[in-house]
This record gives sequence, C-alpha cells and structure tokens, in this order.
Amino acid sequence: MSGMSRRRITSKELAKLAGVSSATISRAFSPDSRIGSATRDRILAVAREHGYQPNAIARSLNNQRSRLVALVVNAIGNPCEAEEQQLLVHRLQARQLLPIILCCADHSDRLQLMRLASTYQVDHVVVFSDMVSMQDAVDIFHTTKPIIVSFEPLDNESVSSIRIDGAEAADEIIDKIVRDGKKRFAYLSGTNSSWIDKLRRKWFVDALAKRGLAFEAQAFGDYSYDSGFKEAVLLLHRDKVDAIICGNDVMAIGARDAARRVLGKNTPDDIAIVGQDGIAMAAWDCNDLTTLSLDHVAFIDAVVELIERHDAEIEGPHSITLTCTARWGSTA
Amino acid sequence: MSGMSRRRITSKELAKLAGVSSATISRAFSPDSRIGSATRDRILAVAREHGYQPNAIARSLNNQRSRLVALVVNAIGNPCEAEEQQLLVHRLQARQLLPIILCCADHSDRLQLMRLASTYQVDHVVVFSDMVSMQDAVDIFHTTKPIIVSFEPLDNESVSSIRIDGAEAADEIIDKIVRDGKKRFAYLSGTNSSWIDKLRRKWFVDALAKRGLAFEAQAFGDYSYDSGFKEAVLLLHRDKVDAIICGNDVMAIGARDAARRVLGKNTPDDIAIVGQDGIAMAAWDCNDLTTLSLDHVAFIDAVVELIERHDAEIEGPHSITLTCTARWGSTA
DNA sequence: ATGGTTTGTGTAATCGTGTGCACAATGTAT
DNA sequence: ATACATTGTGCACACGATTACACAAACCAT
Repeated sequence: MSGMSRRRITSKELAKLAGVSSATISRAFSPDSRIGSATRDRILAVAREHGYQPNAIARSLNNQRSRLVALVVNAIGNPCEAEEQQLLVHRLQARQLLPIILCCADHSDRLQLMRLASTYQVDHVVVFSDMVSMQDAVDIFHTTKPIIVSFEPLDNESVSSIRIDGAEAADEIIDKIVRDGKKRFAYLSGTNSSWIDKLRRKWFVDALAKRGLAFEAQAFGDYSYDSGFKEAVLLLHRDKVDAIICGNDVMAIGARDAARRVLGKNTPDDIAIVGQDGIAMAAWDCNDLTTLSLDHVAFIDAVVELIERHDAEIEGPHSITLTCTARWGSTA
Repeated sequence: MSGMSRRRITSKELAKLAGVSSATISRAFSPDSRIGSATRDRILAVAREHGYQPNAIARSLNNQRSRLVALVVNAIGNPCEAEEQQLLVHRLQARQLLPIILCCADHSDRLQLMRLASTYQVDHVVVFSDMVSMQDAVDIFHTTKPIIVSFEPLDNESVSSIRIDGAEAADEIIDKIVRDGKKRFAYLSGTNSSWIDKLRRKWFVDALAKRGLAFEAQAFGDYSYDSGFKEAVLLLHRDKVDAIICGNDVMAIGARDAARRVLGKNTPDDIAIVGQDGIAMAAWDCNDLTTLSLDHVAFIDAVVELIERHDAEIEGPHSITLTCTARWGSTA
C-alpha cells in the first residue's frame, strides 16, 4: 500500500492533503469532539491511505498522560511471577496501556533504572519485585504521583497496596504435616531480607508456635531450582529435618529432587515438602506439589482494580487484601 | 528531600532557579556540548536539589529517537522464550533502552497491538513470537525503519534476521535413537502453521529421510505441558509410536509424564522423547531431557549485535546464523 | 426579521527539550 | 594594538500533537 515511504507522515501534512487544518485532523481522531461526520470520514480515509497514525509521543507531551505503565519485576523467566506478569500485561493491553518492563534481577543499579523509567512519565507503577524498597520507589516516582502496587503496606498517600494473607492456609498445612508425624521443620527462604519473605515465614512460624513448635533450621536460597536443591541437601543431611517449607514452588521442586536423588527419601512418607505461589508447574503430574497458593486471577484483578481507581482519580491510597489457600499435592 | 512536591519541575523553571536560560539547562545534561564546567556543576547541583530530570517524552519528540524497543513475544511465562527475554531485557537496560512488551498469546488483535506500539515511535522491534507474520510487522513498523529481528528470513531491506540451523544436531539425535532400535517416529508440533515450527520439523524430517524413514504420525499442541501430555497419550496409544520429537521442551516433559503415568512406559528404554529449546528446566534432575538446544547467550548476543548495527546506522539488512547442539539427557 | 443557540472549523498557544544561529567575552598570534 | 580563533550563553524555532477561543454559517424560536 504505502509501501516504500520512509518517514512517518505528520498531522500537518495530512491536513494539507485533506484540505483542512491540523486541528481538524486531531479532532477526527478524538472520539467525542465537535466535527462534521462527513469531514471525519474523509479524513480517516485519507489517513488510512497514507498510513497516518497520531504520534503518541507528541500526544503524551501535550496530554500529560503517557499511557505507559512501569512493571518492576525480579526476573522475567521466574515462574513465580511470570503467570501474574502474563495476566497483567494482557489486561493492560486490553486497556490500551503499554507496559515497560524493569527487570531488577541482575541489574546493578536498580534505582538508576527506575529513575530512567520515571523520565518517561509513566502513568502507573506496579512493583512485583521484592528487591526494591517501596520507599525508594515512592521517592523516585512521587513527582508523577502514580499508583504503586506492592505487597509492602507502606503508609504513604501515593501508594496503593495489595496485602495477602496466608495465615489460615499455612495453619491447615502445618496441621496436616504434624498429624502425619513430622517433627523437625525447616524454612527455606527466597531472599534474606525481603518484606514478602518475612511475611510468608511468619505465617508458618505462627502456625508452628500454636502447636508448641518452632523451626529447627533456616536456610537461604535465591528462589531458583538449584538453590532449592543445594540447600535441601544441607537441611536434610546436617540438620536432620523431616519437613521443609519453601519460599516458593521452584525451590520446593528442587528440594524434592534433592531428597529423592541424594538421600533416597520420598514424599510424603519420609519427608514433607511445601511450596508457595501455586504456579501451574506445581500441579504438573511430575511435581504434584503441596503449596500455599495465591489465586493469580484474583490478584491481577485487584491490581487492575487499583489502577482503574487511580485512572478515575479517586484520591488517597487504597488497599485490597487477598487470602491464600492450601493446594494439596502428594508432597505433604 | 523534595518530598511533597506534586508536579515534576520543568527545564524552564530550573533555569530561573539557576539564573540561566533553559538552553543552558539542556546543555548541562548533554555530555558533550559547549558549556562552562562551573555552570554545569552549579546546574547539576540545583537539579539534584529540586529532583529535576529531563523529560524523556519531550526529548524523544525533539530527537526523533525514543530509546524504546518493542519486544513482540508469544507469552511471558512461557519458559521457551523467558530465558531469552530475561537476557535481552538485561542487555537493553544496560544500554539505556527501555523494552515495551507486546504479548501476543491471548490478545485478539495482534496487529492493532503492534500499531499501538508503533505510534510510540519505538527505535527497534524484536520479534520473538511466531504468531505474527514478518510481513505484517514490516507493514506496521516500516515508517520508522526499525530493525526487526526474527527467525523468519524475510527478504526486506528493513529486516535483519537471525537464522538458526539445527540440521546437524537433529541428525545426531535421530542417529542415536535409531541405533537404540526405535522404529516409529512422531512429531508433536507447537503451532500448526508457524515458520519456526516448519523449520524445526524439517531438520528431523531430513534426518529421518536420510535413513529411509519418515514420521508415522503428526500431532499439534500449543507449546504447553498439558497439550504435550494429551497429544502424547494419543500418539502412544492410537499410533503406537516409540519415539516422539516435540516442538519444545515443555511439551516434551508433558509427553514424558504421559508415557510414564498413563501407559507405564519409561524413557529411554520403551520410548524416546526429545525436546527443543534447551531451557534450564530441561536439565533439572526430575526432567533430564534430551533436547535440541540453542545457546541462549549467543542468541541474545546476536540480537544485540544487530541492534547495535542498526543504531550505528549501518545500512541494509543483516543476518546472523546460529547452530544448535544436541544436549543429552536420559529420555533418548 | 431578529436574537439566540448549535455546529464546524481555523488560529494560535501549549506541552518540555534540543539546537542552529548570533553575539559577547576571552584567549592567542602577529 | 589588531585580527582571528575559541568559548560560553541566550534567543527563537522545531518536534507533532491537543485544545481554549474566536468566528462564520446554519438552524430555531418567537
């Protein structure tokens, strides 16, 4: 069609071609603005013919509204977050919002990365990563007053947060494991000092305390299969535990493999293993993991709900609480 | 620090504060431009104090250079691509380029999505997805003449592509399986009509043909564990095959589980199963998959190389070819 | 027929930066 | 001391859209 044209055509040029002013071009592309329907049709026809589309960068500058959303994530491949990411991106796209990915995993200077994104005047910020502090995010993005969604309930007017509660589900799971006769518990953390990790651990600490128990051992991995495998070997061999609560599902799978291959112990008879997240892979036949699961769809619904409130300029911070459930497999 | 200020400060305002013109502000932030070093230092100090950062949207409009990169992917969670995505995002961020994710998986109108992204004047486009035709991508993005990277070698001056060659590795794998005495082969496709799927299948078709063999059966999945599981049951039960070549690793894992659980057949003795991609999960102890693997780092190096050539405005399409290798596990 | 409302379009300012050009100030060579 | 190159800064315009305002034309009611 327009095949070879090198440069993108501009509003003013199209105006000349259609015999109108550039203001009228703009109106033709704004759904509800005073313009003759005949004129609009003619303009849209000429526009299609020449492949014209309004320049979103220029529009953003004028509008003070970029329709860009920054997604701060740990890593892209990480299955723990991937399902949520996928869902959210889909929902954003349906609302004509474009996600910019900020990947913290192996980026040396996360703050600089966030500052870079903030210069693009993103309308919203969603923080999935537990590697950035909310306070830093607020300091960097406060100027544009975007929504910032996170697990961490920071008391700040520009932060809306999603809180998750897994206390009850953790209690159910511990109950089952204790009734199965397990006695020595270990907790395998994802990251040492993250807010989400502390929260999750607390659910299980409380559930154990209620029965006069406590964790006999504590290990730190990095949410990866390999770290789950390696730490589990130590926990089982050195600390002689018979139940491992893992910070996420992937580490739990690693731990299960370690138990089976290195020590010849099987779940759930010799040892109990519990994951967290409820990723799809956990339910695969080869894994069949018992896990403290979060409803991903409900979670993303909540995020989108918060974003919509922010779009509607409903003032103040908002907060939504979600409840986790126990998903039973054959590992505990 | 600047704590409460609601609106982002502008270049002109900062100019007033520093007692210079806004042009000088701009120069203070451009590494090599004629400006007194004393003036620059003073401006940068005042800027930091007031939390000023140049507005990237305005700069992009002026520069005709957005530093945005569109990543067209099938899905985010999909492990097949996730590792590449992660690597690429990391490399882009190191070059101060921001990735915009376009997720095709469940988006009804992929073309409209790409058109939306194109209005943001992205500097480059990287197509990982096999769900969009390169011709469509070119039609939509040609105006900004970005680089378009893909497996599909389209003959177009604005497309640079990465070609992958797995013929030799496929030959090695088939050789091993045939020597193991397997006779009835099936191919389990990811998507019916994608370019990449046809390419991969051809490697194995040729390797079989060389030995006077051909696929006895052909099935179509959707790259997911579940589809691998389901289709494998049919292939094994109905078609009595004893070797399944899968379009990716995830389906191969599903197929392996199906063989074991539904039909009680084990790899590699009863049946051979081969994956493709070489994702990290394939090497996990519980999977230990034989797979036709692509070196992810080399692949992303090639993508970045092409992007750099495009940045340097080296004319014409470029092409880089990568060779796959066989990675041996216990499934074939 | 006249005053008032509605409709459609153009003019011009605006969004926040980058940069060519002009010009003053300073430095350098004869 | 004069001519010339260099450095530092401001002015003004461009980038490509949106939109308040003005105004002409058309329509309507009395």
